[in-house]
Amino acid sequence: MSEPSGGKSVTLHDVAREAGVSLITASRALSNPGLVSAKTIARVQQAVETTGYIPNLLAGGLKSRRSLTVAALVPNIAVAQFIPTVKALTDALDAAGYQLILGQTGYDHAREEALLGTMISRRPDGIVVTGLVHAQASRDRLRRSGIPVVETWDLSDRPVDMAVGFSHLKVGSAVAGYFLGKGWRRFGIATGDDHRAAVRREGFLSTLGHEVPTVRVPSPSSLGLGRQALRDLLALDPGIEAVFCSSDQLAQGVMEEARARGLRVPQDLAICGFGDADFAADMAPALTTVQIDGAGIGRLAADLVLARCRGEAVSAPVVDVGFRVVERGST
Amino acid sequence: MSEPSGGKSVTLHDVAREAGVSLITASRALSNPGLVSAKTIARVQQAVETTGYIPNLLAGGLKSRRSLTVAALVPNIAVAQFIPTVKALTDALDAAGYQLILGQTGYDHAREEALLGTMISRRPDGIVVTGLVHAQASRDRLRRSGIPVVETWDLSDRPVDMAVGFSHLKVGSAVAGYFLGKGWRRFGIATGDDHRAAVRREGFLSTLGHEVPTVRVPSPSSLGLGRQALRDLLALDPGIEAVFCSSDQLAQGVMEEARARGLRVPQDLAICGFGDADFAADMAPALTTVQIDGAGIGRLAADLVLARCRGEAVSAPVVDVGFRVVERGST
DNA sequence: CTGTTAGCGCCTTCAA
DNA sequence: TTGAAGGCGCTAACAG
Repeated sequence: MSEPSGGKSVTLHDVAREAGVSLITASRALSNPGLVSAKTIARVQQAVETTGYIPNLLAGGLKSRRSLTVAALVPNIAVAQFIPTVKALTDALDAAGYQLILGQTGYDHAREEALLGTMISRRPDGIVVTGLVHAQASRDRLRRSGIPVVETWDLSDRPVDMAVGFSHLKVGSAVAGYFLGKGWRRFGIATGDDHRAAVRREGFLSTLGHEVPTVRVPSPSSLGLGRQALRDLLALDPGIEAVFCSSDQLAQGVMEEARARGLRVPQDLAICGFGDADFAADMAPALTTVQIDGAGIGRLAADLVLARCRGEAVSAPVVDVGFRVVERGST
Repeated sequence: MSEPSGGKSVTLHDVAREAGVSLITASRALSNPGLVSAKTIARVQQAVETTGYIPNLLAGGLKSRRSLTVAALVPNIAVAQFIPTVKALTDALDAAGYQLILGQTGYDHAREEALLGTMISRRPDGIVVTGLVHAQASRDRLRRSGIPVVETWDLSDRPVDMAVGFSHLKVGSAVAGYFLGKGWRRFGIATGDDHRAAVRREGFLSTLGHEVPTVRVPSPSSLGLGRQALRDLLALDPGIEAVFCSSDQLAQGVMEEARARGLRVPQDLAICGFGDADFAADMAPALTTVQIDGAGIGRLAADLVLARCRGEAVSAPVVDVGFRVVERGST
């Protein structure tokens, strides 16, 4: 308990000396015990205890070229949407001995490019990005780095490397189709200002065949922004029958504002969100929304990266996890 | 654009050769340009361009003993409470060239201890943990590692190293005092099953002087769990006048359930949350809650770690960021 | 301002 | 089963 705390930190060299074996034998006893006799292993482990040795993964990684880290880039960790993905990714990686290095791009290409450089300089064994990498320079750099890359929450014909996501265009189409099937004809859109939400809107409009009153709010969206969005939408068209929101947080705000104005949901105003957040099913009325398996995306991304790390061939580098319009009381 | 992608990766050695300077001069041109002539810097930068060099921070860190990483341990990234802290921490560190390595302890001491070992083996320049480190073995190990440590979201007389937080006991007391001041006498508590929420409950009870019907729900708490909690609380005591919730998510659920039962808030049931989530002020009625500056905690933690990294003496290693009971419509 | 010399702590390759 | 040598890519420390 009173180890030499002030001096230099304990290295494998100290452990080897304490155990009376060579450096490399100590190394093998810890990281490749199959090659070492049981007695020696015991001695080395004893030496680890008495010296308080903690291995230095940086040093090991320099030679072995495995850092046991994976970089994850999200636009903004405060966007609730991506939390289940980050959590599942972290959990799956941790179970395999890998840790996650987190970076935020702020929905900005220049920032993303700079951050990718920083991340590559840490030599992660994999890079998981939210959304597709659009800047060509970044795509080239990633490819040249040789690091396995998974683009998530979107799909592409030509991913940088691998992809796990779904079609935002189809999501928009599906919601429009669902609304039309219910007999509604006057719509509004409340949307965050990010690229993928814009694509969902495009899908919605293309199925509809015409423009729709739209209110844009900054990311991350919130209940308060949803309330404001409905106020603005009703100012644009007081006769709106149904609103498509780019997040469940916005949808919750729209519902709150509708309630405050004495509008009945769904009779006077129908609402559809996106994401199936943890609160969506328990609202009153429960929120109709587009369910995305965010945790599944994280797990799959981890699986792909880990498979590459083990040198396995990945048979399906692009995975469509799909989505589902979940009908509940708000429509 | 058609660099040697298959072969070995480009090292500083290649850059130096390309630029016609020695290895160390190339190194300095990039990381310490003040010591190198402008002409040489330009030549080296040109060589970086043509070779597509990306530095290897692991190798540099081995010698310089700075990994430019900080480890952050949270119980669970899905607990909304901590997101602003993680975000602010990430942003502040990024601005200083540091990246964050994320780990989840799952509110479990054994898991925390194992994770701390893993993190220390990555030689981060700082470790930020959520809550206090309780296991003595972990505390000892952290101290011996010599790595700057900041415990957050709580306070202690004897932190491992540094701390940024507030007193959960005082929070509970303050809410009880506030409730009593409003003239209410019959209370309920809806709480997550984590240690700090339990301490807030203790503070509440000690100011009150007697027990109170309590419903515990698993973490992370949610709107759905809040609805269930109110059902259970009213089963324990149908005459409850005010409920103290351990999170705003729970409080939102309690409010939703109250509304569903035709209880008026606050006339029939008053509600106080904890955390001042982004939706709290925009609910109808707006939610009375305990405001914590989560982003401020993250920024301060980053400041403390970075100060230590620069070798500066930290004059106030324990910072109480306090809290504020924000009165809104729900009480 | 630039270069030479030694490693950082560990792991891979070869030999015993 | 164990050991000795060498090097991963880079940077402190000292010279020039």
